[in-house]
Amino acid sequence: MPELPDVENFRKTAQKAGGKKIKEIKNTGDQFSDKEVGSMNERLKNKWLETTSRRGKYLFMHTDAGETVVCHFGMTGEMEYAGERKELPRYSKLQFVLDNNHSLVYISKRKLGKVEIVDELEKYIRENEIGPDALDIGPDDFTAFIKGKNSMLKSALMDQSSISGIGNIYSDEIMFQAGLHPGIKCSKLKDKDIQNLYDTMRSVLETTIEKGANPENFPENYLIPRRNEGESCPVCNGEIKMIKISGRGTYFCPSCQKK
DNA sequence: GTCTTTGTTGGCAC
DNA sequence: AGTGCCAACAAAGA
Repeated sequence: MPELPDVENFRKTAQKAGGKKIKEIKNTGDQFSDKEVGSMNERLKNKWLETTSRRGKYLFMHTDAGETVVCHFGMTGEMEYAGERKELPRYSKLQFVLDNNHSLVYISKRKLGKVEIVDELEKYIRENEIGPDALDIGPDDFTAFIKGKNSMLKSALMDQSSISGIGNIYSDEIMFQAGLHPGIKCSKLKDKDIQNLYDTMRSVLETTIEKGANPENFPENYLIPRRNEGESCPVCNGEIKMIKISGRGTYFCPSCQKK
């Protein structure tokens, strides 16, 4: 689930804790050792959470003392804001208890995500090769990036070090809306295709963020709610096909998306 | 049992 | 050296 629009949603959730003090971090699952959570507490206890930001699929929570809590959600992570409840959601791994006794809960079903505390965020971004956010990159940089790729279009869109935030699901939607075949070589795209792709990328991301990253609320002509083999294309009613591209299931409409 | 899954990484091939 | 591609990771659901 967590690609750019989902993480943007989590960021808004985390922002509810803005202006609150961290009372304590509780180890509520089996992902982190007590030692790890202990050192998180050493760093963060009694610090104030101020702003939040996001780059690609990474969520950053900034404290008043200049630390950044970096959250990545892997394939199945979530962030939830909980009131004074007794019961934690299933698979919750960390609970940031705030001074109003509400809490921010980091949830991860498959333990593939990470939470760490970082002093120099710029350095962290460099070391982890988190490319410019897909909503921040300008049209000229985007064009240069696509032209510089020898891979298939789908792999390029998912290359987090060049442009961050787009994963398997949303790349399918962007290519569907742009009418481009996922397996086309980037080098074969014309300037006008690339401009169209850029505009489409922005519009898909902005639209899905606005819809709370919930496929049920996506526009009629979106692929994501029908992203299964054999379903019918929301535009031409043709059959949706699945192919593998760099090992990932890729869904597309062969008649709307031609090479 | 088997197979698939939204992300990232390490290693292999070119 | 740089790129591109895929298996592996963990765990659950179909």
